[in-house]
Amino acid sequence: MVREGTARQKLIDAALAAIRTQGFAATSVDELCARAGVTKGAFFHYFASKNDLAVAAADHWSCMTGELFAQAPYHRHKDPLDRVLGYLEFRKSLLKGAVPEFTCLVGTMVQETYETNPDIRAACDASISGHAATLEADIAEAMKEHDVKGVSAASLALHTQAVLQGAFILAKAKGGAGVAAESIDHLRRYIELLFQPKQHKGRVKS
Amino acid sequence: MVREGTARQKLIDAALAAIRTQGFAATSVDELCARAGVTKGAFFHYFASKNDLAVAAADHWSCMTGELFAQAPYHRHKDPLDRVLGYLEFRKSLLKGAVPEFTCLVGTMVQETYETNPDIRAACDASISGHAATLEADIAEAMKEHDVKGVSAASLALHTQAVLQGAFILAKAKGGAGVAAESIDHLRRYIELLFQPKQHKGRVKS
DNA sequence: GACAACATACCGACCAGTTGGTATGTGAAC
DNA sequence: GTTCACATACCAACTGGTCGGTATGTTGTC
Repeated sequence: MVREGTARQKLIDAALAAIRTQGFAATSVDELCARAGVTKGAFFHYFASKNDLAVAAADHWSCMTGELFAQAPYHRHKDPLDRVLGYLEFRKSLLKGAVPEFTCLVGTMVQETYETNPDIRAACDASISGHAATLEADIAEAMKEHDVKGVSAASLALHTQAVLQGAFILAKAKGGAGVAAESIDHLRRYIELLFQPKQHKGRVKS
Repeated sequence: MVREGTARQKLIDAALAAIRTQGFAATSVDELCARAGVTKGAFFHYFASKNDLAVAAADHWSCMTGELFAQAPYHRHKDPLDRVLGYLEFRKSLLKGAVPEFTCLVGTMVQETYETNPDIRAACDASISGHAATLEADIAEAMKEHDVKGVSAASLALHTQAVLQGAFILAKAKGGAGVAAESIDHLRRYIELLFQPKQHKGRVKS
């Protein structure tokens, strides 16, 4: 029985927690090792550098969230619009616990590294854009069904991620999930208005 | 009164540029001094600590942006809704140049410091919330005029900031302003739909 | 000559990364 | 079926450099 890389996984888990609470630059390799209960030798056995760990953490994040959303209940709806709205409700339901527990790893990391570390930036972009892509099909289908034009599904999918990332920033600034939930409500309202049955616009006001 | 704190202002200017490109933790006091062309003695003459500089930078940011938006042309519109939409167009017009030049200082800083430095977090919150408050009156007035109910002006004002902050994150991840502009377009569309003349709301399944 | 506005020199702590090891497992030659 | 060559999975101690911060000048102004 090999010990098979338990240290690696412990280091990545420690990185997720530390980076989400204090950011990437403020997290030292020593602290990560202490949190994971391994030595520095183990760290550099598995990761070529601190940056390398960040990329691995982003990739792991993509896998984790990918599974979480793939197994989420909102996919069961037959109506694609219900799946999109269900996605938003699911995101809202995730706003539990302390702020570092529901905020986004890659959204945090990309802010600190986008100009100075192309690899980390690319890994974060892949995570965000990849997740948006899983929404795009449902949005496109809903658009077709509801005859929505003048908006691209890809753009709307990315916009949902922008709202979520921005909601996290406000949650961090205000120290609670409340604002974030309200922003998701606004996003939901936007999508509902966008997909509402066609009406003649420009009617007189009441 | 000749020199009158030129070093202080140079340090703050250097901090704005450095923190917006690489974040707060990754910016060292030495680097700031080098950028500003002053010595460390000057730094600690004006700021008690690195954290103190961050708070001063956030406050300066609030003043700077406060003036910028106070003098912006969108206030001239008579219709409050036009002022709100004008604000969004103004924000879009600001998306010029490299990413660090149009992204938000306090949005970047709060991500790294919200859990570990209450003073910086508070200064960033004050900056964001204070700016949102300047929008709130116009939104409230527009809501009254257009008979919009079920949404609070304060919440919608904060949502605009969430969208902008999120748009900046996507811009950083993707390395360009394009996504950010599209997110602002979505926000504009949301507000237009929200304020459009009353029609029967509520989605009907096709 | 007092004071603000800096500059110079330096400190201990901590940083990312390196070195040289040990304990354990694996495949294949003989 | 034992031995040997090599690989994997770690660990402890260390290095050169950087960190935020301080102690002590120097200089121009009133």
